[in-house]
Amino acid sequence: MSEKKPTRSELKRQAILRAAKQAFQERGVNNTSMDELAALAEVSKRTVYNHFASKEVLIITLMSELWRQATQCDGGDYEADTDLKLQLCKLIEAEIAAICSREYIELNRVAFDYFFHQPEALRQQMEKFSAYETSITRWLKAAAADGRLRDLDIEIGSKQIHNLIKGSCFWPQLMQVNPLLDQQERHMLAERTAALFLSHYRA
Amino acid sequence: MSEKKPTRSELKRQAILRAAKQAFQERGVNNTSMDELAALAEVSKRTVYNHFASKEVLIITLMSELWRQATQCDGGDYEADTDLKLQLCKLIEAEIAAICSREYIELNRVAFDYFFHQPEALRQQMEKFSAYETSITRWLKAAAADGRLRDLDIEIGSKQIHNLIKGSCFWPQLMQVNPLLDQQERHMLAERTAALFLSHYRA
DNA sequence: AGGATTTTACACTAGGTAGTTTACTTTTGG
DNA sequence: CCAAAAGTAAACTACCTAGTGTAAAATCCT
Repeated sequence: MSEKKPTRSELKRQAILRAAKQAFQERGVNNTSMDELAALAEVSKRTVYNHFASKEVLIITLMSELWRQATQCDGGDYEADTDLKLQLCKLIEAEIAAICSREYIELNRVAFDYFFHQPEALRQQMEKFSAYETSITRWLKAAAADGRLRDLDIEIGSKQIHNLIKGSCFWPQLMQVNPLLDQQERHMLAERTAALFLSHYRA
Repeated sequence: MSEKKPTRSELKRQAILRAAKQAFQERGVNNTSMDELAALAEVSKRTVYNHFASKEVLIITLMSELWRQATQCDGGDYEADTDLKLQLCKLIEAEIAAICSREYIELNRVAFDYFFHQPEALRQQMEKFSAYETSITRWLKAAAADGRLRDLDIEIGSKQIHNLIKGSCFWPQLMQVNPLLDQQERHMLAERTAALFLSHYRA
C-alpha cells in the first residue's frame, strides 16, 4: 500500500507528460500547439497551465523525465584473465543497447528538435547525454595498462568505436531514415566492431 | 564580355537566395519569416514573392542551388600497382573533403531542419545526398576483386569507413557541437581510418 | 524620350499560437 | 457534509505569419 495513492492531480500531470512525449516526438515541438496537446491529453488547456507554467517549462520537464528513464547501463569491468574480444564485444553490446534504445533516441530527438538552433544549449545537452561514452573509455584504459592493447590513443580509440556504433544504430534512427536495430543486428554490429578494432590495436 | 550582364532582377534574386541561405542556416527555416528575410535581403517582400511563388518554393530552390554547389568530388580509381594504404588514404581524404565541406554541411543543415518531421521526404533527400558514398564502394570492389582485401563485405566495409569519417567530421558539425576540421585534422582522420580498416581487411 | 517591366511601401486578409480570464462544475479530504 | 482544491469550456488578448492587392516610383530597353 505504501505506493498507492496517485491523486487525480498526479494522474492529470502524467497524462499531460505522456501526451507531450507522444506529440513532440511524432509532430515536433514547434508543430504541437498547447491546444492540441491539451486535447490529446484529454485535459483542459487551463489544467496544462496549472501544472506547467509555460510550454518551455513543459519541454524541459519532459526532457528531464526522459533523461531519467533512459539513464542506466553497464557492461562490466575489465578482467585480466578473460578473452579480449569476448569482453569488448559484451561491452560494446551493452553500449549499443543503451544508445540505440527507443527511450534514448526519442529523448535525443526531442532535444535536437528543440535545440537545433541553439548550438550552445545543444552542446551542453550533448555533454550530459554523452555520459554513456565513459564505460568503454574505462575499459580501454584498463586493457592498455595491462599491456594487451598497443598503439592506442584512448580518446581516439573510444571515438572510433562510438563512431562505428552510432553511424549504424543512432544517427540514422535519430533522423528516422532507418528502423531500430533488432537483437541480432545489434549483436552482429558489436561483433564486427570489436573485430575491426582489435585487428588494429591488439598487442 | 560573354558573361557580363546580370540584370537588376537577377541581382535581386541572388540577394534573396543569399539572405535565405544565411537566415535558414543561422535561425532555421521555421524561425525565419518572409518579412525578416525580405529585410535581410534588402528587398521588398513583394519582390520576394515576385521571384518565388511561396516560401516552400524558395526553400526547395535554395536547396537545389546548394546541392549543385556542393556536388563534385573524386579521389581517383583503383590502381593495381600502387600501395593500398596510400590509395585508400587519398580516397578517404577526398571523401572527407566533400562530406565535411561547409557547403555540404550547410545544405544538410537546411534539409534536416526542413525535413526533420517528414521522415519520408527526408529519406528521399538522404538518398540524393549520399551519392557520395559510391566512390569508396567502387574502389573496395576493385581492390577485393584484385585479391588484395579479404573477408570483406563491400556494403559493411564501406559503411564502416563512412561511419568512422562522419562520426568525426559530419554529424557533430551538422549539429554545430564541433567546428569544421582543418586540413591537418582531415589528413590525420583519413590516415588512421585507412590504417584501422586495412589492419583488418588487408589480404 | 517613352513605354514596358520591376521594385517598393503599405495596407490588408485569413489564420494560427501562447497564455489569461471568467464563471461554473467536479473531486477531495478532514 | 461541506469548504477548499482542482478541473472545465469558452471567450478573449496580443501577437505573429504567409500571402495578396494596389498605386506610385525607379529602372530598363529601344
